This record gives sequence, C-alpha cells and structure tokens, in this order.
Amino acid sequence: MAQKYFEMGDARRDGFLNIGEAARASGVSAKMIRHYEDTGVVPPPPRTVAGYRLYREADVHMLRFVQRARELGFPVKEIKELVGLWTNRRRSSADVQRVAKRHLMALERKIDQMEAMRGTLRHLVHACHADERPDCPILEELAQAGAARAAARSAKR
Amino acid sequence: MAQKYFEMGDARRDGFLNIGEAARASGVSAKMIRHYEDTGVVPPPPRTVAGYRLYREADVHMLRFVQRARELGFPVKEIKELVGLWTNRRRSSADVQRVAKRHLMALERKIDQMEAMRGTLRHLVHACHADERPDCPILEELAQAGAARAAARSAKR
DNA sequence: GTCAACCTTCCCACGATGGGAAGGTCAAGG
DNA sequence: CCTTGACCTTCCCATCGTGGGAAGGTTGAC
Repeated sequence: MAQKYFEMGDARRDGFLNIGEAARASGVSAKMIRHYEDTGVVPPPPRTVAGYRLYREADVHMLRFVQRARELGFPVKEIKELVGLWTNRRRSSADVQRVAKRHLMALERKIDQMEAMRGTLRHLVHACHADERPDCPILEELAQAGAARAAARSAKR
Repeated sequence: MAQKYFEMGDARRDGFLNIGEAARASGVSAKMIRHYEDTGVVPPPPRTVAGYRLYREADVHMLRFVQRARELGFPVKEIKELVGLWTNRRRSSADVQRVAKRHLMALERKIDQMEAMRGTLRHLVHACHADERPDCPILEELAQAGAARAAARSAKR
C-alpha cells in the first residue's frame, strides 16, 4: 500500500513535485502533462487531499521520454505504444523497431511531398521578376495548373 | 443587374453547375467549397430559389486555383492573399513573389526539422538489432535523451 | 407519384497545443 | 492569524484543414 500524502508539504519532503515543477523538469507543459494523463499516455499520478498532482523523479523521466519522442515527430498514438514497450520488461526490440520504422516511413513520405512543393516553389519564385508589373508566372502557374496537371497525368498513362 | 435564376433547370441551361458538379470539375470537395466560402477565400455564389449554389466556369477556375495553391502547401490565409492578388489587375508581381517566398521559407524550415528527425530515426532504426531481446537503442535514446541533449547543447556553447 | 441522388444547414471529430475563466490552495511576510 | 501573489484544479474555446453524419428540402428520371 502506497503512503498517502495529505498535504503538499509532506509530499514535497518526500521528494514529490507538483505539476509546475514536473513541467519545468521534463520540458512538457503542465497543460500537456494533464492532456497526456487524460489520453492515457502516462498514468494518473497520486494527489494531495487538495487535489494537486504529485510527481516523482520516475514520472518526470517518463515525461521526458514522451517529450523526446514528440521531438522525433512520433504521433501521440505511437508514443503510447513506445511507453508501453519501454515499461514492459518482456518487450522485444523488434517490436520497438517496427514502431520506429513505421514512423520513419511516414516521415519520409511527408518529406518527399514537401520537397516536391519546395522544388516547384523555388522554380516559380525564381521565375518571377518581382517588380511593379502585374504579370507573374506564379499566378499563371496556379491558374493554369489544372490543365497542366491533367496533361501530366495523361502523359503518364 | 444580374439575371436571377429561380430554378435549377433555368440555371443549368445557362451553363451553371451545382456544388457537386463544381466539386468534380475543380477537384475541391463540396464540403471544402462551402468552407472556403464561409471563410472568405471565394465569394458567395448566387443561389436558386431553393437555395442551391450556382457556379460558372470562372468560379470553377478560381476553385482550381485554390486547390493548386493547397497542393503547393500554401496555408489558407495566404491563399486568400493570392486569390486577392490574382483578381486584382493592379497587383505587382513583387507582392505575389513576397507571399510565395514567405511560404517557401516556412516550408524549408519544416523540411529541415523533419530531415533532422529522419536522420536521428534512421540512425536509431539501424542501430536496433530487432530481435526478441528487450534491450534496444531506440528506447535507450528516448530515455536518456534529456541528458544527451543537454550535453550536446553545452558542447555547442 | 415515387425514389434515389442530390442539396441545405448544423454539429462533431481528428491531432497537438494553447488561452483563459472561475474557483480553491500554498507559502511567505507582516 | 491574515493577506497576497503564485500556483493549482476543472471546464470550455480556439487553432488548421478536412471529413462524417443527421435532419430536412429539391431535383430529375422513370
């Protein structure tokens, strides 16, 4: 049975942090810590009688884990999986790799799309003479693109 | 004064399309056409007495313009600007280029971030032996990253 | 006249994050 | 002991772009 903490002072003496302190220590905002709790990414922590959430170092560690996964672009759904694997001693590294690979592939797809956009945009920005006259290849491309793309599509078929 | 169309049949005979037809012709979903209207990206079209929206070829053209700008990743706010410039005969191409450059730079920032993620992820996925054992460099990196990043940061300073 | 396929508006959802209001608590100093 | 400012609680709303679906009216072909 876990010790019950009735007041903030008692808990603090035993090394607990409130949500603001946990936020500063983990790099996750208090708002997001509550959100991760609501959505089951991290377990609900104990509370003082006044309802204040209490976090230990291990909890802060888990929050940092979540934060780092966010920084690598993992969606929260996958972070939930990763936290589950992390806290499961019987995990296999193959399972972890599968999650990471899935995200890596999604990331690569997005990068490819954005690079295609970047290529077109660079070309258009470069082609625009950028003076006070109204004619502009950027607008022309946007206006005619329907036809251009339809042509491109039929060419590929 | 524009001719008033009271029924779908009359309008259709004059070359008008309803929203579903305009959607198919422009590549923008009916849902999004209404949304663009609500948010002022495109002007509200005339209606039949029954309330059906009526679109001409020129409107479909504008919707295709919007769609093409979306495909280049422009946020709707900037598309509003682009549509404004497109329909303004006294625009300067410099103004258009400025909008495009702004988006291009935002895109490049995002690509850089995602490429950094991709680099780390590739490295980690590669380092994971992916078998039935629980030890895994991916989880280790996520768990220790706070320290690692702090070290990296102080090394740079 | 019936019926399927369409239209209308309205509300809700996603994903991740933040803002802010209303009300209670904590800690420091008087 | 009391005040005060900083902090906590929950709850609702906003973002951005997109889609789902309900309830109800219209159209057009048979």
